[in-house]
Amino acid sequence: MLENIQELIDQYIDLSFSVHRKGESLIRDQIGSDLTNDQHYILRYISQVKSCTSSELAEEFDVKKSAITAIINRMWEKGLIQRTRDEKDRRVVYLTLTDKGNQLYVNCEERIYKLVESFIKQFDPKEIKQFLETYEKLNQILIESKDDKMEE
Amino acid sequence: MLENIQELIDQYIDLSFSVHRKGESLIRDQIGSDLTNDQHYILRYISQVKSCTSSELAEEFDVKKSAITAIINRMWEKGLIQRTRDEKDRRVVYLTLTDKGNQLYVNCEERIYKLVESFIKQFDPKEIKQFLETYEKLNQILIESKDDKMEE
DNA sequence: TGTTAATAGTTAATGGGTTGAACAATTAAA
DNA sequence: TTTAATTGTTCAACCCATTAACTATTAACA
Repeated sequence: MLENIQELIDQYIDLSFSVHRKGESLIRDQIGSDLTNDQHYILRYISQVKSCTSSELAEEFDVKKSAITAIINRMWEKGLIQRTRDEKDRRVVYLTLTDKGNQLYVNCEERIYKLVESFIKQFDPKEIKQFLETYEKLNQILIESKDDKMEE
Repeated sequence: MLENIQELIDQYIDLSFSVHRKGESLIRDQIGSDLTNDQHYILRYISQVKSCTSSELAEEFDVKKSAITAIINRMWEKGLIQRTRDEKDRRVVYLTLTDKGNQLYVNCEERIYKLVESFIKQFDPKEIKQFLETYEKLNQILIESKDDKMEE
């Protein structure tokens, strides 16, 4: 029984790495060459919330603000993102998608959606639903574990 | 019903990114500061197969050989990896762990094992087993999808 | 056998992501 | 009003990835 658990743990470590690598490279191919994965996730986030700040992105993606600045700069140079200073609190800068950014996002998302759909459809809906439930639970455990560490 | 599937797809895309980020940063903290995730995965791979080549690593990790050279160089500078030329075919270089490399690996693996164990133990063994089965199936789908793309 | 092709690995240039520390501008708190 | 804290940026230093050109070596084959 103990050996069984050890096997599961090893299997999980191997799988999580493999799935991540394979999935990421497939999505990279789908997106096309002009957008990195990180840039796409930021595009996705801003599209969902419409408007946000650098600090919010740093919090959401769990990186330092200077990392966000670098990514946003590159996307701004490509004309995908707009920066607007808050008139009341002139420290904050709101980030929104330009028309070009939004258009690119919709285009990418469509292709990714079809790709992921082709994967998901190979499963019994019940199985994938159970899978996602466990996945979500795991995500919560990771978040809590990270919060615990922060408090030390 | 169609909406249901769309929800699952969105949920999967969000979750896979979130779990990956959280998990990776937690493991990074566990490993300690002197080893990146990529370096750890290479340490892990070499430890398992005892001896391998750059080409094998490039194949396994799905990157170009020059990327491997760069990583191995850094690990070699830290005294973790040994390079040995094949006497018969003098083009190939065998990579093995030094004592220091092996010691570091065992140390890291122990801490990561405990961390992942603490996660896994929060699940019903049946649930985690079912989860890993689906995960493995997904991994196979990704691998096949990648192979199909290669043939084009 | 001797030329050509394939293979293993490296180097260099370029681009992208990350951190940490220092900094300016602005706002909040005392 | 002086002092904190906050928002975001810049810079130097790493790490990882790709492409292209290159060396060295081995395999193929005519």
